[in-house]
Amino acid sequence: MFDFCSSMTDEQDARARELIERAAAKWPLRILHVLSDAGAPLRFSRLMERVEGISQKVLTQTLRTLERDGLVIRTLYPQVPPRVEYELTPLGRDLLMQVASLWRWIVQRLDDFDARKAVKLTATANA
Amino acid sequence: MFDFCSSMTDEQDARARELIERAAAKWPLRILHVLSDAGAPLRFSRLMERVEGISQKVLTQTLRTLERDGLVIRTLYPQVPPRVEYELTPLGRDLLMQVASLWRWIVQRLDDFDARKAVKLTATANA
DNA sequence: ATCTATACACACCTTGAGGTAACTGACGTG
DNA sequence: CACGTCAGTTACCTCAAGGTGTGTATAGAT
Repeated sequence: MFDFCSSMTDEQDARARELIERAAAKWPLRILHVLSDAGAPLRFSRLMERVEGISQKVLTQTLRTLERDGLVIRTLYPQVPPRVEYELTPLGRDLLMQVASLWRWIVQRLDDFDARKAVKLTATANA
Repeated sequence: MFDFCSSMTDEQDARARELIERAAAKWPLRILHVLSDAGAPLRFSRLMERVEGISQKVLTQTLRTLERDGLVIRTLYPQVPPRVEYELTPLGRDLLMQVASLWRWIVQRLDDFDARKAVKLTATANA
């Protein structure tokens, strides 16, 4: 239909899709959202509090992935007890702005979604 | 940071997030993409061919979900053997256009992602 | 009578994501 | 010396997503 792929190699297309899949998944999306709302670096324990329902293990895992994807920066302050802060990278912030516009678009049409159309049954003689 | 939530109730926010999570997941995203590229209604078996690697079970499941979310229309032609066609709804097309712009944005900055920043270790005296 | 085509449904099994709970290391404090 | 703190790590378990393989209805073609 409209042009999804022009000047995208298959590989670029696949990589971008994977990034979307990863970043738009449940925990990554929540974490990015929280980091964005905070507007300042957050410690691990603060993140645990604000990302409701996440377990310690999954939080670390997800943060590592977000770090590898270049969306989050982890800063370790060598103190005792240790102190670690997480914040969005500029790329992470930019990405989130894109996602936010999609988000708002959806909120505006929320009534159109979940419209539960009945099964369209086309009465046809035969073919 | 920037404004994610203004004039979003918590419930709207949650519903929109779920929609993003569902639509941006692996199989839904591929299916929507294929339907969009086709530009015309596709039969079940054509979808199976074009959505590489999907199983029949998951294809039906996912299509049902997309239908409930109002993104896809299922049309049954009562013939023998049966014929069923799937196509995007206008809402589905519009949503995909939004996603596509995000997609293109990502492709453009693909080099920035996966930049594998080293661990930022801040030498600090103590606090 | 058998075979084919289509769009599933159903039963069964595997795999991986994610939860829980316990443990660690290094240091300051009582 | 024992204890608390913080940011994890590790082992173990659960559950749901997803794969596989088979069954089904119907009518036309051979």
